[in-house]
Amino acid sequence: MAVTKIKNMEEFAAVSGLSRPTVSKYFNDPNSVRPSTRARIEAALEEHDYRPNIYAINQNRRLTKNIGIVVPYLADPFFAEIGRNVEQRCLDAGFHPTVYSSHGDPELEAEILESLRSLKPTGVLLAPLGRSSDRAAIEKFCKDVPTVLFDSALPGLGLTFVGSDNPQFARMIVDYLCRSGQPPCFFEMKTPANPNANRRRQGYITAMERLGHEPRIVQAEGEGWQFEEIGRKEGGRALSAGEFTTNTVLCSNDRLAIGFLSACYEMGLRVGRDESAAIRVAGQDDHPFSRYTCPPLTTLAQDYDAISRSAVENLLSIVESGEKSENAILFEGRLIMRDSA
Amino acid sequence: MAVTKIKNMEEFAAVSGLSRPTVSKYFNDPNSVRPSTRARIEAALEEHDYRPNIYAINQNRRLTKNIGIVVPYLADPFFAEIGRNVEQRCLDAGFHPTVYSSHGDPELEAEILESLRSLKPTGVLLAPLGRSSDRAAIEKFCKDVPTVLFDSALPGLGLTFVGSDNPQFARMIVDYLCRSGQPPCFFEMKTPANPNANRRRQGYITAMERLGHEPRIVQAEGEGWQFEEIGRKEGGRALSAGEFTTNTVLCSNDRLAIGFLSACYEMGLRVGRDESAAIRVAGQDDHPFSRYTCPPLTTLAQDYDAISRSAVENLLSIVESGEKSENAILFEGRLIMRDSA
DNA sequence: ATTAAAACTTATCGCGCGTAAAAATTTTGT
DNA sequence: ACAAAATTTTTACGCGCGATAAGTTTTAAT
Repeated sequence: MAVTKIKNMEEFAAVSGLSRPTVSKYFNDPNSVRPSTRARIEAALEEHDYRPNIYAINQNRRLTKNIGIVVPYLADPFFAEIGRNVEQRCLDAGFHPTVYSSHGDPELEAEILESLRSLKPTGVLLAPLGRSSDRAAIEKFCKDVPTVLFDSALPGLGLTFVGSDNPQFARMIVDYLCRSGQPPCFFEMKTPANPNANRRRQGYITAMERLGHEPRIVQAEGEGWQFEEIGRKEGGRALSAGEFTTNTVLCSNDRLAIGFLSACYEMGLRVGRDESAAIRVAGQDDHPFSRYTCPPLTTLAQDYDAISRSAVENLLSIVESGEKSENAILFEGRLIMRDSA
Repeated sequence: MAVTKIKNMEEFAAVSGLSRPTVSKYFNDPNSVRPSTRARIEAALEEHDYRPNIYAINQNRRLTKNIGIVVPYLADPFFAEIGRNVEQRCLDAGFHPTVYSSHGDPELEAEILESLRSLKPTGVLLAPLGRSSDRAAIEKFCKDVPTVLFDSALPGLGLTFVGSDNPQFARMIVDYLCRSGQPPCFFEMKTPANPNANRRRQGYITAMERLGHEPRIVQAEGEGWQFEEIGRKEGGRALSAGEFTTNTVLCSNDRLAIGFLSACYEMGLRVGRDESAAIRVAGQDDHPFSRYTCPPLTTLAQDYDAISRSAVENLLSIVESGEKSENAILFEGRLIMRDSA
């Protein structure tokens, strides 16, 4: 700790016995200066805890080191987790990530992009709301700022997308369910929040037909991101109405499944894969809480790690090369067998 | 949309037929200019979508309009929810909030505060990690930046704290559990992540003694923020070892309870408050997922809304007046009766 | 030791805006 | 209509740092 407070880079350069441009170079890239001077700066840094003013920095740099990360709903542990993962990778790559949540609101999503613009980010990792997104606003933004989409694709905007191979998800878990018991009915939202749901439904239908079974789809009314509540309410209704024609239910995602399990409990239906159980329930995503449902949820795990790694790598590559193109990078899911199915 | 792109405030002032300082005044406070000129500016704003450069603004302003919000663990829906709530209130008050997560890591918490310093925030709302927090780092930061603590207190730093009246929580739910069945055992972590746990334990003991019951505390080994896993693993161990002396378990928080419910399920124990159930389980917090456990979790709800409102109000008041003092503002909990107890 | 390359210094400009003081203009009250 | 008050314009400076160019020193290579 120094007695004199360092106000700016000029003063800091003075106490470290160097010129300001050299110190400036160091902060932009520590390896761009001679090792001996780097050591001198870092020694001075220990003594005087100085940090360049981030506003002054970003005002002048052609390219900031900022990266914006936008997810549709941070209160969902799935997005909290993947957001954290992506954030960490950006930090490791020497960037300054900031995480934003659209809170399920298309207007807020557009507003975040607008205010992101003034941050002059090097790049943006965007998990769009999906169906309800303001495509025009997103398109306009992406023309100016290198952007990689993840989790949910927006075809036709010429953007790189990184996510899960949803049809493969459905194939895999339908195969498993048919192999181990009755073929599954599919439980989903009537107006799903994002397009992945459509691919999962289609994957389910294809997989069922390939195995010679009649697809059976049950749809839940309801809008928004309160998936558990929708799953509980509509699941209960569909159960009462006898809409499920087999004893096995594949939910479009884990949060819906969690709500559906709640509905089963309320109706006194024992869930599981053993003889005494009345119904089998499976989900998709491997939500952080799926391990702790009663019974623990059988599901198809998204490859969080691969998706976040690939999303960041692709963004940095686009930033460096300046070449963007519409291509989708998809990762397979992994079957997590627990007790619910 | 204009044909000419506005680059800076100078140009924008030109197209709106005003001088730059007047426009500058407008952006600092739209009411500081005459209504007629305000209208002119806002008309021009419609045409030319210009935004002041955020870096240039903050470089010169004595006080930014930034507010930092730091929570210990954003992947926990509880903190995601309260973070969102606080964020919205700051926005409504005309500030620019940014949410950060310490990810359960004291070093990261200190690092966030350090980097927050360079954002020159008007104020900071901090939910500290608690026990493991680097008190020295926090104290140093709070001397320079107006800060209000929430969720978890750090006594002795002269800061305003807004949170729950934890002893009251325990009293209330112990009363209910004793009234409706056997007195509860208390299940908690041996080395809890934050000091609220200690107050809840103490509240439990006091409440039990007041009713003439022998307190019974069962502690779970384990560190970190994987509460569900700790609750499941250690809960199962304690159940097997017969450490619970009554048929009722009050968990220190809902996440622990969710894990404990999972342990009960694994052991084939039916949880609930009716005759056929083997055990009753209750939590504290009213975690967003507690509604959807099987059975739904009886718990004591934190007053999210009151806490976040009060936290923001107090911060803004401190910012304006410049007077800070060590005082605690506590809110009572509300009993949420569901089926688990 | 000689020389070229690499690293550093000095000097200067500009980024976009806040801020302040003085002068010019408009609005308000009577 | 006229003075006082409120607002706006003009002018000017500074914030902290990036960027660049020209000159000087250090390092590495032959």
